[in-house]
Amino acid sequence: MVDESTERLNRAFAALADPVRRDLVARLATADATVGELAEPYDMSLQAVSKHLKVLEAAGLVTRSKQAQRRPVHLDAEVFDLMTKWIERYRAEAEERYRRLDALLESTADDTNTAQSRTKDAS
Amino acid sequence: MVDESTERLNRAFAALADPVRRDLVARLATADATVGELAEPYDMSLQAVSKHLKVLEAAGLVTRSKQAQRRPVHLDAEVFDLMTKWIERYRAEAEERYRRLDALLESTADDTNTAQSRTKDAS
DNA sequence: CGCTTGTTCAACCTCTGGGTTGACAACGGC
DNA sequence: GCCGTTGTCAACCCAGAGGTTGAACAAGCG
Repeated sequence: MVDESTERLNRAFAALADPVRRDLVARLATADATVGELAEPYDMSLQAVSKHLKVLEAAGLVTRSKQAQRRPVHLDAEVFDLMTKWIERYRAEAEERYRRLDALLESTADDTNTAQSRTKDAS
Repeated sequence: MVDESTERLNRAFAALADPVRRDLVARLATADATVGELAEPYDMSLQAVSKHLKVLEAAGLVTRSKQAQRRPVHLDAEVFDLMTKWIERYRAEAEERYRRLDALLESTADDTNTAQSRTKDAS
């Protein structure tokens, strides 16, 4: 058992690692579209695009309803929350560290070299 | 020329698609560490971890300074901004669409079927 | 009923990703 | 000056991703 949300994050990040799929998401943010419509701008077979959509679907980023023989694709933004939460958590932690480091440096070097907190060279 | 920030996003998302690398990032958020320290908890060769770090470094998520024979690894959270910006942009777009669709449905079905905005079947 | 349209399924190919092992490079300690 | 520690480089292996083509399937339309 590898933790459910870990798996979801794996799929979500992997899905968005491909520029074609990010582009698909970008276009779907504006409007739902059929596979054919989505495939049109790319120099790529329809089947390839269909595969990309399957990846996005498996990642939970997209849902494909079935109306007549068309299968309009719809962006489902919910997974985005999971990703931003993950990122924000560790970004916050890292920044908190910086903050503390700054404080430490200032208190250590308080009377010698007051300014210059966390510049590129902390040597 | 494929757009510089596209490349960076490719690498960033791909880097975080691997659970081991996300774990490395998570641990580095708390404190810098050497390769050996980082590798210890995993059932995996040191070289494999070194490779993972190289990927993270290429993605700009991590920097490896070289002090003596140790190479302490440091998390560089800057790229996170690029990712969250990308995600937030399209999440916002998608949600804006929902909002407008809701409004449309309400105004269309105002006297026939007032409630029920954006349920699964919009047929 | 049979054709056309829209999409998926299946088989296949190639290249990359993640892992291994073995050799070697850079230091610090004694 | 040599040795142990720390980490990288190089070659290799295997599984899976991303692409192709060709066939099949489902639903409207004549």
